[in-house]
Amino acid sequence: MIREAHPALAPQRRERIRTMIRDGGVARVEDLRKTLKVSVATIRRDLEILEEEGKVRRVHGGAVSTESRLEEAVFENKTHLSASEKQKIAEEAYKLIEADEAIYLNGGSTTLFLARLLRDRNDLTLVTNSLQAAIELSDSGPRVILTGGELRRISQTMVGPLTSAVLEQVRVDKAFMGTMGMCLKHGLTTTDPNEAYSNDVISKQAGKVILLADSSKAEKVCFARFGDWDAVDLLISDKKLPQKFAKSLRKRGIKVRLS
Amino acid sequence: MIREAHPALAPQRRERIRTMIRDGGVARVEDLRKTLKVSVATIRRDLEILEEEGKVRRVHGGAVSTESRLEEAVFENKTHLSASEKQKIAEEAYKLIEADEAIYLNGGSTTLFLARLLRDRNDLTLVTNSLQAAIELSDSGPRVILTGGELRRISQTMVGPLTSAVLEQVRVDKAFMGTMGMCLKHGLTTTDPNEAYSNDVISKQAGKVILLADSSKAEKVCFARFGDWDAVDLLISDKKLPQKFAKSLRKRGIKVRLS
DNA sequence: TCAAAAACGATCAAAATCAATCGCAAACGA
DNA sequence: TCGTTTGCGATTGATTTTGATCGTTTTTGA
Repeated sequence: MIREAHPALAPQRRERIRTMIRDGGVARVEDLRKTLKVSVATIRRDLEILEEEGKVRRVHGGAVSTESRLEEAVFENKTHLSASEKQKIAEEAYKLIEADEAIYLNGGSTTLFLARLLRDRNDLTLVTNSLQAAIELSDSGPRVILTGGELRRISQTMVGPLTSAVLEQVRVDKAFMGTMGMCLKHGLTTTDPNEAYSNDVISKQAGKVILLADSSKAEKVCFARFGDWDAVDLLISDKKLPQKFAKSLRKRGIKVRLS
Repeated sequence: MIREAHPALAPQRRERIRTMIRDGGVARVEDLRKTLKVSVATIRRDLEILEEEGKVRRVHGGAVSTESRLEEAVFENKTHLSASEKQKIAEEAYKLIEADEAIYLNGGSTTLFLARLLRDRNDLTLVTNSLQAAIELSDSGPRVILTGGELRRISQTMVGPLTSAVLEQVRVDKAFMGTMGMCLKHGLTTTDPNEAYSNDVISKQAGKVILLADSSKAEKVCFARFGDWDAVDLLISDKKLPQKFAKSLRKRGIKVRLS
């Protein structure tokens, strides 16, 4: 299908680099290369242009945002380490998306990585309650449908009863769900009951529910429970996920994929 | 009916190219060729013409919309053009907002100025279909409720039938509405029917409808009509608004305030 | 401090895209 | 009917962009 038959136009690609750097504060050349599927030479040339325009500042290994005052230190930061795991999980999830599908993304950093991979896909329909995901795709990419509802600042998502007004009117082929905690005993949990409620509603409207959660989420329990393991078709996580955890899920009939 | 055997007329084809670029933000020559079933030479000639008319900007491999964020120079100019007038209109509108009220803002640059003034007001509830306004207030400020719906890229607003699902469940004290055109004879108009529809719905849910429009909008007519002058309680505009225009509105019982 | 590893910049060749030109065919007006 | 105009497609040489290579610089870790 339309997938990525042609590369993106250069200005599109540069804009994408710019927002990635602005949102994350920083980006490595190597990460940009993987995400954008072009050579490092091209990335460097783009960064050079963006630096001339004053939109980013280059540093050894990548570039940092000029708007935020995060400097080099971020490179060794823990959040960035788990970012590469999240990136891999997102890439694995991306492979599951077929042509012309309608998909759902909830809030969270892992799903945001997935959203970034959708920039060149104009055959898809994306439903989301994540403000960040919508911003990420506000220039180009799939048809974007926002759920509406009350803005929860801490997570930058739309939640609450108003959300269901929209959610109940759409059906999606696949729902990609991030979560704060996943526990064999206590199920899937997140911090906010409203957030949990939205997750619940969409789970019922989705053909398949695919959970995206890095290994740090295993056996964590938060306040508000949503959905249930029975509703989950597939979990995508990373290699550090305890064997025992994966095994137990598989026994319950849930597929587990480690990227 | 257009005869399929014959290709579209040249102006038709160019108009199609223009809307494709506007909607998608960008378009590559090859895609346009496939869609329109003409040679690349023709596409290039069309793009050349459209560029001369200032409707698109050509780049290697295709063209980008002059209104897209990829083309910042133009975008910036546009919002800064009558920025000071819009700022004053927004300040005037701000005075009307009382404590603990629920208000609505639609998309557009004037209402965005108003949104910026609300950063320190945490007593309010703001309902909006403007992605930009939500971003502006995503850190702090009033309780924000987004309408949801399909994201319209060109205006960065949420529109369409899904919007009304949320809108019908809320009531606001005051709706501050920007508009593309206001004409004594043809009423209030905007470019997109979906946008118009959303405006229509909220007008009915609002205690007062307050129109924010700088003088350049006077006697302009766009494609899609919404609301009606009868629904408007107050127009806030600038001093350059033709006397005749204001007088005629006052005669109809609409208050007019010039900042 | 020093050596290995990673990242960088310059350069070149391949691929994609572009501009200019030509010829053809349909539409038009005398 | 005939010459002119206009729009289109095809060809060809020029230009731009991109990816790969290689020597150099910077960073990392002992």
